[in-house]
Amino acid sequence: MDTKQRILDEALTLFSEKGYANVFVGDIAERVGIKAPSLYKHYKSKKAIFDAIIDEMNRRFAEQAKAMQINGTDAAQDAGIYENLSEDRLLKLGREFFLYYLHDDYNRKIRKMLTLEQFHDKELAKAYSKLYVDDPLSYQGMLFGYLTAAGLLKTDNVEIMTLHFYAPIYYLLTVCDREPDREEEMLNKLDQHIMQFDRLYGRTK
Amino acid sequence: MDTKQRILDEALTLFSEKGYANVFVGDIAERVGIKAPSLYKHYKSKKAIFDAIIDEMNRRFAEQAKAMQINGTDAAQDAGIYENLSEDRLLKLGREFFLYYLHDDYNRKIRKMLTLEQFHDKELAKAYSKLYVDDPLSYQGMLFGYLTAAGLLKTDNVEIMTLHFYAPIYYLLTVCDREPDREEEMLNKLDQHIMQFDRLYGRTK
DNA sequence: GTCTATAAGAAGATAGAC
DNA sequence: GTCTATCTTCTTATAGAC
Repeated sequence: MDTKQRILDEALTLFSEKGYANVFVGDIAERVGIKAPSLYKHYKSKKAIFDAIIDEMNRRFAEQAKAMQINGTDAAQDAGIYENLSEDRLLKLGREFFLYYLHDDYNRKIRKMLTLEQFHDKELAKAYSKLYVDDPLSYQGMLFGYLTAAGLLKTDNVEIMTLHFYAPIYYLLTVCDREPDREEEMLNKLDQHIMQFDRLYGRTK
Repeated sequence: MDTKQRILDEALTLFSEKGYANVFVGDIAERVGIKAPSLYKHYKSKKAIFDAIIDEMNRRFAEQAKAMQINGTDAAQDAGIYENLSEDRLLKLGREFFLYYLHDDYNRKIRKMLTLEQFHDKELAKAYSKLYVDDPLSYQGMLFGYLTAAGLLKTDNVEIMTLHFYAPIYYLLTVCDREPDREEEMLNKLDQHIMQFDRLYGRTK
């Protein structure tokens, strides 16, 4: 595999665990299997590696956002979500979503890295808020808007209903990032959260 | 004011903004108005300063937790919360609580510092979870348990109701920590959250 | 307890051979 | 593109005078 990309991968792993300042160029090089000076043939500085990670992140997530906008409603329709939103189905969807974001290496590392660097500058703060606040609330809000219009959910404030769904999930996710041992405990809470959400906002019960 | 304490205060300020590794002993000293070597007469190392901050934090919050256990229900009773839980009152309480934790210097700095150091070791991870997950859910859960028993709230799962109340609030708080410019936007969402929560779980409407 | 001077070492980055 | 050797700067920490 391409060394230039491997450097980004190993750097992301280290940055997500220790934070930018606690990772040394030599650490990254060692993981890649080269010496530190060789790394400077690929990137002109440590900062340039970090910037490249952020660039790739923006590219990847922009692509994903585009795909979701295109497929969002269609996919939901294909999945029959507008006709069949049973509690069992909702639980399964919630768990799948949760476990994907929790365990997917790329998502987990980016999330942890941004957590550690979010106060470093405004760009990073904005990136964090976009990824974990504005975009998911906007996307979920759109989906819940359709579900409400279709009579499967009931509320006069879709935006807050979306917050009520998403904030606890994200909160439980951050506990797992911090203390992986508590994953089972949080999965249990996740199930209860979704069941309760369904009872509060679901119309077809 | 006592230099030893001033060192802790200035160090906390810097750690909460830049993270431990990005703060140099000289920075702390400069803020205190002394030179770096003088600082070593008060603390034997940079790490010792950090540890002292954590120790003080544990001491302070343990004290506070004790006071809340003693006063929790009594204070609620004195405030007439069991008889009069109007939406207006709930909104006011929510905002007060939110703005206190958002703007109180000590709480804000500790929260941001732990956010930046939470993955550094297990002790810090546990401290974070205790302060911002387990303790508040436990305390609020107790209060909501009483309110439910008193017939002011309705649910068959107090624990999840508490999560539904607290997680969105904490989530909005973290947005403000990251992007102070969005405080007004988040306060607006906070109000809507509390109103919706009241409509979902309140019994007396 | 504060200072100046300085040691000791770490970390980012470059030079130049291969 | 990778290496060894090295430079430079930064950072923690100590020594010792006042």
